[in-house]
Amino acid sequence: MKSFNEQVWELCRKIPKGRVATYKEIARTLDTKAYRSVGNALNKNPYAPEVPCHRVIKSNGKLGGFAHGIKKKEELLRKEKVFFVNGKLSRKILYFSFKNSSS
DNA sequence: CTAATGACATTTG
DNA sequence: ACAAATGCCATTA
Repeated sequence: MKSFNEQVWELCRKIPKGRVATYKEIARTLDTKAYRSVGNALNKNPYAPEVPCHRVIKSNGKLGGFAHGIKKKEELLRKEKVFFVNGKLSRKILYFSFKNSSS
């Protein structure tokens, strides 16, 4: 049984480029409501460049936070063709769904 | 085990 | 629509 954090990191790793997921969605995939802990896990994310934690944003469409600086997160997402307006996600961007990856 | 913290979410004002 | 307050869950001290 992996720790909650590891599960969060694995899910983030599944997020494709040009797509963004919400903390709530990740928590829901883990069958929990700990969106708080999800963000917490990403903050402690030891696999910073390995896991695209910058692709995880708030459910209300806002950026949320970032351990390396919220500004950096915005820049990274911009490179991924994910544009933000007034610190909010552009509506042209679709959220990513983890769905059932289990067999 | 108890208390405090946090990259959130939802409800009120 | 925005700002503040409250609730939530797991991690860490």
